[in-house]
Amino acid sequence: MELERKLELFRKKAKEAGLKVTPQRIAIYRELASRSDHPSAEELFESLKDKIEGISLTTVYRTLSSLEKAGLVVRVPTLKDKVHYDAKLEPHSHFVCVKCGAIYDIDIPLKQPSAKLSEEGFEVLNCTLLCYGTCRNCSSTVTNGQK
Amino acid sequence: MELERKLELFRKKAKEAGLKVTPQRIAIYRELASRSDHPSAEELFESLKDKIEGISLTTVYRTLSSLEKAGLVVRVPTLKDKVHYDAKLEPHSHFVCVKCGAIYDIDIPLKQPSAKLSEEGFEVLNCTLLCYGTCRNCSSTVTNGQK
DNA sequence: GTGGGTGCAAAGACTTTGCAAGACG
DNA sequence: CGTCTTGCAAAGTCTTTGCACCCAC
Repeated sequence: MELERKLELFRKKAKEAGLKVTPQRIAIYRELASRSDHPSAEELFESLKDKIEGISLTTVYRTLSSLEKAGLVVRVPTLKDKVHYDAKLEPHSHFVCVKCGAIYDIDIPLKQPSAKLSEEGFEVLNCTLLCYGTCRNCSSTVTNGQK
Repeated sequence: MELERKLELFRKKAKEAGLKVTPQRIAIYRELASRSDHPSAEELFESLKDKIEGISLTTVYRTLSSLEKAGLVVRVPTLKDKVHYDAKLEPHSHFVCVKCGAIYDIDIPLKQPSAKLSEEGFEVLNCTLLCYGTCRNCSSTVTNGQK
């Protein structure tokens, strides 16, 4: 889905959720939706502070929190102590590079293992696969001794 | 594998990694290995501070970090901004309760999707499935209006 | 013995909150 | 216009680090 269409939906769903559509929120969502590297609040802020005059880290944190509550963005599971976000809402899986930390989307259909879990009293809402390893970039530079 | 056997292996592997086997490290590893709820450093410290005289939160953090480097424990992927650990090294998957935050081990064999990723230059080391939903306890209390 | 480990306190990193001023609907 | 949002600063969490003392090897 192209970016402009995503932004249309964003405006619509945000209003439905009772959120005001401010320039800051548009900028934050646009940045998140146009990237596929699942940035943290800090990383989003770093990209935006030069483009958008007078945006603050606090607003990025608060916006991400609001959008998450409204179901417009989701958190990405990680091993680190920072929260990362994704504007892609369709169920999908991730490949995490153990060298550079980059997170890539992967599209692998999952046979949802709901049946077995349901028997045991667990209600499954969503499943995602996490794969760890070295990514394209890092694999190719291994022989150079780079880190 | 029973706990005492795990502790044997722990002593052996710790020494091989050049780590001294101190009472604190044994206590921390024993606590982690005997639980299946994937505690954070803080949670481990809370359990240990009454049992082990004079253990500090700093030591828990440092020990988990050392054991992770030595490959004796692993981090668990989560959505939160706290790091959780697991002494179970065999590949396995997790069910995360969105209500109470508990993490359960689940044993679902994964067809490793290495082939497709390898073609694209990714080297897969490990894969784990993450399922979200409501757990046994939380599902059963829903009708009571409890949170 | 000695090099690594420990505990305390302080610093650092990440995130949230209070408040006054400002903007969206 | 009223309410929600913003930015700043301060506070709150979670985690790491510096340093002196101590212990496993």
